Amino acid sequence: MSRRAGLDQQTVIEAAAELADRDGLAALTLAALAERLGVRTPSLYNHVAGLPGVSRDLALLGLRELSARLGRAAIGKSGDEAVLAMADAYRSFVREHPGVYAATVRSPRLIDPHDRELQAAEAQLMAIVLAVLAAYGLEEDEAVRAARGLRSVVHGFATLEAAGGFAMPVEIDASFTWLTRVFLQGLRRESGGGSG
Amino acid sequence: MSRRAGLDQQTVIEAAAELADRDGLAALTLAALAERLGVRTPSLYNHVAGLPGVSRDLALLGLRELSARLGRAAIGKSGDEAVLAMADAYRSFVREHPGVYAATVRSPRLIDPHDRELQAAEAQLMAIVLAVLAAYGLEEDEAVRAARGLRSVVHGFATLEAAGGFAMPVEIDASFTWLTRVFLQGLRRESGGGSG
DNA sequence: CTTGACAAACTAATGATATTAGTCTATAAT
DNA sequence: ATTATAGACTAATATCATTAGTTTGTCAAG
Repeated sequence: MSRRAGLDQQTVIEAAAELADRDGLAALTLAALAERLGVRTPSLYNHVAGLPGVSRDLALLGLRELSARLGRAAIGKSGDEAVLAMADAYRSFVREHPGVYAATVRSPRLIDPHDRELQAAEAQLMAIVLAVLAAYGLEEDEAVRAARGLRSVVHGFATLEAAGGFAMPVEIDASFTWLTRVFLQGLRRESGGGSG
Repeated sequence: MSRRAGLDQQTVIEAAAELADRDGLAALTLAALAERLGVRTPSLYNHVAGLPGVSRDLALLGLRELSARLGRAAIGKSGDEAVLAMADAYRSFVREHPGVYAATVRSPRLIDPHDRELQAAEAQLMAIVLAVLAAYGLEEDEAVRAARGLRSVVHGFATLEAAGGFAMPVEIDASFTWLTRVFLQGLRRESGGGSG
């Protein structure tokens, strides 16, 4: 199955994920990755398409893992409970895998908007969120708006947190829960009868 | 004041800002910057502390400009009107200056947590937001929570938008206004009598 | 068991980049 | 005019990504 030193794409990407999470995505280099894996830099090209390829593969890994976690978090729950659980799971993922998460947000779509696998992974993520929001009986446009809003809230909080943006160390968890609840209140109001 | 080819720190940073906004912060190199300014790369070291220095200076520039815009947007307004105007101004800044904004969020604080000027600029920004939120009569902890929440909402939406995260091109402006209003509703509810 | 094909490692080479050290010179102050 | 210096320069080094071409395990067929 594997020859020589037994290196394949998955092994390479997993090592890249660890480095990116530990040192930051910007600090991820093929040189560091190769050293970590005990090979010379050019050998990596047998498994990944250079540094951009690693970035793309990390994005795909991250989107899939995120989908899996959100799906798991929402199982057996509905309504506010499901949304809160998803929000927590999303934030946890960003905290545990800041480098991989950064790759999912970064430009790979802008570089190649026609990447099928990436598109599919994003659609999958969106589908999970919309499925949970379905409980609120929103119309289609409202649901899209709500999904964007929820993602903005959670993404915004988690990335500011990861960047060290909340200087005061007090009650960060409570701030997050509060914000998510505020969002849910607005959602309930909307489903009752939209206002502007 | 300026000798030779008339290059000073401000000129260098302004050129860096243009490049970062046009091509992305990640694509900003000293080589490109030097070419743009008509000098050799090492000459830049007379004005900035290498690439990390440029990044830091961009962050400072961005924080100050953001403060100025938010302050201007809120002048003569109060309550919801002021918050909505600030949110719009924040989002506009991210759209117009994605590279500079990215620098303000990025890790420079993590690299040097004791940078006085950066700290001061961040405090200034926070002060403006808290001043606008003062109209809601929140307690101190509530106000901090609200400021974090507002920033998360606006930052999250704006950065996802900048990253091309909203695939469907429909009514992005409306989505943003809706989300901001949802936040404000939650805020009003809180000031009436906190819930969890 | 031998052998041939191939995947996966390697070396070598190139070009871009950041950074430091040291030089040269136009300009500003004396 | 003279001189000190800021601000430009050249030269040199180190790191990195990437490509081209070579070598060598390993697997499978004979």
